[in-house]
Amino acid sequence: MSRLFEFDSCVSKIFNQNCLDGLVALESNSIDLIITSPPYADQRSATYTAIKPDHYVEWFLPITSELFRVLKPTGTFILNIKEKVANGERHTYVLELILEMKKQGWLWTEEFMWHKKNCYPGKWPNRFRDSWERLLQFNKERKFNMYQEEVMVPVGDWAQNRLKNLSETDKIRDPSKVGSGFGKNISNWVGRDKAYPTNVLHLATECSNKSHSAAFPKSLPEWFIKLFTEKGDTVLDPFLGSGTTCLVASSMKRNSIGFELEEKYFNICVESLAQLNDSNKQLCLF
Amino acid sequence: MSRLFEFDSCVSKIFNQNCLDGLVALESNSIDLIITSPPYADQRSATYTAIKPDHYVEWFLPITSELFRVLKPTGTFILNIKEKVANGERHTYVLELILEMKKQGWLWTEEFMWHKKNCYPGKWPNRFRDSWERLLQFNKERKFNMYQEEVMVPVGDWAQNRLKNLSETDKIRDPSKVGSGFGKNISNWVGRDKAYPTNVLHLATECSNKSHSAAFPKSLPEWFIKLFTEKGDTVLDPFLGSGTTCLVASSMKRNSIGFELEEKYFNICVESLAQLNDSNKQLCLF
DNA sequence: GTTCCGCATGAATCGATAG
DNA sequence: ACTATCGATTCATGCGGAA
Repeated sequence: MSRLFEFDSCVSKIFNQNCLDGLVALESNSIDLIITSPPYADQRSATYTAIKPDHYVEWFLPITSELFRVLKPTGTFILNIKEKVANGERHTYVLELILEMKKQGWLWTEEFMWHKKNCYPGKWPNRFRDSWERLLQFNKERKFNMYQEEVMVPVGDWAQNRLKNLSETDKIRDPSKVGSGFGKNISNWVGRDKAYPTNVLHLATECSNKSHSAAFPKSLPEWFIKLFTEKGDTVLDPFLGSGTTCLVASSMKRNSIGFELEEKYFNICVESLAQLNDSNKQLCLF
Repeated sequence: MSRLFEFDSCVSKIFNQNCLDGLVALESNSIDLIITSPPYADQRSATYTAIKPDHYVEWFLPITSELFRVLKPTGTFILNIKEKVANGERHTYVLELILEMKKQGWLWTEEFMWHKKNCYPGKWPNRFRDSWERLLQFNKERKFNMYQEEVMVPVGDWAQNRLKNLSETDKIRDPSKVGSGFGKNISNWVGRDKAYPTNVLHLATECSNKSHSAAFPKSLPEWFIKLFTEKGDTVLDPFLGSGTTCLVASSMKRNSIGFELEEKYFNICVESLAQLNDSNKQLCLF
């Protein structure tokens, strides 16, 4: 079972299928960006078959191997994941996964941090609420496409506070006293209204009243799609869930491919993409 | 060469010595909190003998072994560390270190994230400014001392509006026993003004004039000393640097022990601790 | 149209109890 | 001893309907 949605200048193909089965049918070196949030170990057992932490790596590696094949040499793979606590400790399957993926040829280029402003509540005697997740960036080659200007942000509190009262030493070049090599000529930033972001994303999870809770908020795939693709490129999400990735990609005129095993979630994807098709003109203003 | 500083109700001992040599002289099970920021691989090569990333783990493991011995069973080890980017990739020595430390008997209890709020908005062709660091928590036993009430934070602004007018359902509602199990009993929140923090620390890096490059801001050891120790406990920093840990510990009436190999930095430690001794009364109001 | 305000929801974890 | 299930605990946000 699969569905094809044609929009003004892009298409979205979604498959109600195990992603491993579906991936083998994809052409090699055809994807510009893979972004996904796979089922975490032992989570979502109500809807998906729970994967035991001790078997997580061996379950996931065949999939990353196929993802490596289908990704373009200039493409990027963003993996949203966080290890669970087991027996009072953080489990090590994510660390092991990174080490094993490197053996497959992946470069572990970067680790972005997603700070979840509205994290899960709760209180325990030995730990606080977990308020961040990893966004691991992998690449096939050292040179990859990255459109940094597309995600510049308004200069925020940092600049406002820092630039308000410039000391005399700030206005002239200040050879870094700590020898970091990062020469800071603060006055260069006066008058600018845009700055490059950092590798920390501050986003809240969306808690809608609908039947499915999205793994990540729309702004998360949106940010990475802006950063790593151009219009007309192709985005892949092997664990589509409620379909956020394909929905956002279509809104941004990127082609997209998605796999979702559970029929219930697949149907939600179909609905939201169909709705986007209807209201194409409005949403493409995105 | 070593120095002993006696304060009103605590002492600080610092040694101008390789920490491995010094640690063997310490008593087993005598330390309540170890907090340190070791020399990063290949970093600070101007000041420390550079440790090559590929040899980082084998260099550090003998030290963590001694740290395991000297830590009390109820104690905690906080390790501030971040992997270096080498050849366009994040190096894996931190991941490997965690796995090897577990073999020594350490429990990897938690990974706090330090978000460095004021890092400069720079960039490289293929990455953004790195604005976070790992704060790895290790323990010897599943039960350890943790004084969570000491680090509570003000409740967010939402509470003022939310709790202003409680509806009847807010007061009466039974915690739901279905689904996630999270019943909300909003009336529990009336009158509360403090909440427990999360595992993300938003701290600015200190722009001090110190000539040492890897010093963390005072608020960082301060937070962990509050969280994991009581007055009269003993804090250890095997890589003292400019001495922040001992300085803060002394201000907070905790005993402290520190090692610093470089004479230049050791002298800075001596100076700042001597100054604290002079101005003891003011600073102990901390 | 906008703003305001009520409300459901969330990739959770621990400890005790039962099988 | 080892595993499975269950109750208790908790905070900040987006959404949607009302004003």
